[in-house]
Amino acid sequence: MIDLKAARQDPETFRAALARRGAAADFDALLAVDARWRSLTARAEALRAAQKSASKGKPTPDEIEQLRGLRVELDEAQAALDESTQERDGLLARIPNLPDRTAADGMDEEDAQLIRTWGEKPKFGFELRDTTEIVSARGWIDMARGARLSGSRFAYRIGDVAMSEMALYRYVIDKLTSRGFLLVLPPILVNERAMYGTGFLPTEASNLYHLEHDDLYLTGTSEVALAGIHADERFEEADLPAKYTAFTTNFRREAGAAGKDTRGMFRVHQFDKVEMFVYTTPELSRETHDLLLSYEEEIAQELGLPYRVMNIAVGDLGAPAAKKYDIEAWFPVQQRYREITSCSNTTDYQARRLNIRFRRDGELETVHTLNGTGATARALLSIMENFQDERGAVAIPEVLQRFGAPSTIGTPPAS
RNA sequence: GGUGGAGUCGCCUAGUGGCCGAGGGCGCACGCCUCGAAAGCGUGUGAUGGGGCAACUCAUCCGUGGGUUCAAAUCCCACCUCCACCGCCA
Repeated sequence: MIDLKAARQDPETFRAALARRGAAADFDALLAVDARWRSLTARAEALRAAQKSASKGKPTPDEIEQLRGLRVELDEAQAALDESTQERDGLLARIPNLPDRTAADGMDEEDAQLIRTWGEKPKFGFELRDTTEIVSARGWIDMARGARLSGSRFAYRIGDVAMSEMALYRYVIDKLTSRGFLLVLPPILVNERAMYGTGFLPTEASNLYHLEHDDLYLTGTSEVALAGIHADERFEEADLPAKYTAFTTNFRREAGAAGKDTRGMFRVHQFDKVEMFVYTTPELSRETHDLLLSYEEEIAQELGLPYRVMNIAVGDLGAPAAKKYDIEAWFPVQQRYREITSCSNTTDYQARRLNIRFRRDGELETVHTLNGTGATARALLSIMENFQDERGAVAIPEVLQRFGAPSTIGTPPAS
């Protein structure tokens, strides 16, 4: 959530920043509700102070009668305050993070700003195969069986494909742990507070799988668990930055994506991911964001994938993000760049909600948190599209072979 | 799934309805003492929110959420976590 105290002191700055992402009206409503909340707070606290001083020691029966009257008044004031608090917190939960001044202007995907491109798009003298058509006895992607088992948007990855995917994850985990990231295998079922704390609730509720029976949510990213791992905790300044990487299976309902990316496993309800997550001081969060981006680029480069880096428009950001970079790899079958990784600076938005702070010179300050994709199967999909030959075989990058991937996926169809 | 016990200010602990507006010890900080230190002695010691330029001040916080009462760490209910035992499963 935003820093309400700071927002009261400098409402113009906050309003202008939030207006960039279309949240000015909610912000105005928040300020109005907050003013009312403060006056109700003053009233309730004054009554409580009166009651407290009057009920010191053992009161006489007469005094008890008076105290009963005071109690009624206090209950009324408290009820009004509670209602106002709920209204304020509801608004506060909906208001997104202040965008970074360098985040791109605009309201949607098309407004993303191109930062740079890397690599050459390959040229082919034959008809390209879709990733689901790259098949051999030793491995393939199977959407039809996935649908029979679980419905649409569920994939089986089999044999060489599965092995290559695991190699990708292991390769990225190795790289990150050698750069000081601590590997975590976290829970993927979490409570409501963890979802609110990371900003997926209330705004992303329709994209979450919710187990009503147990009131738990399936996480769509291990960002939730890696942010929650330090909820209500205090870092010492010397402990920062604290860098984590996690590997989990992730679940997304993809509500609102009907008809989008229906072919293959580009957009599925269940997918695996290596995640990066960093806790840092406010001064270091911008450069840490660039650092996460550099790791993502390094991975794309070592895989040999042509890509471009996009600065996502403020209106297209998730609520907690102040700024986000996407790396989009070239997908020659689709003839376009598609997101394979993404990293966000959520500044103090999640840390404020999750109450994660650090001690510096005896004072407590809110930490900044950042997250980024290490790798998902989307990188493998780009590999399968870019590195196929006319026989339908895919050359797997050498770097993945070092982690157990075969040298090729797919074999020429028996002719 | 069942039964019993526990959860208090960084740590340990006192606390059975108003003197708890939470006591003591340890730790920590500062001071005294000392050539210096230890010991000893003294003072202080959290978080959140409201008000105030500020010194400061008011409110809240005894696992969490409700309830009873003029008044709750204390009584009642539910839940969470930990420990022990029983059952079931692996």
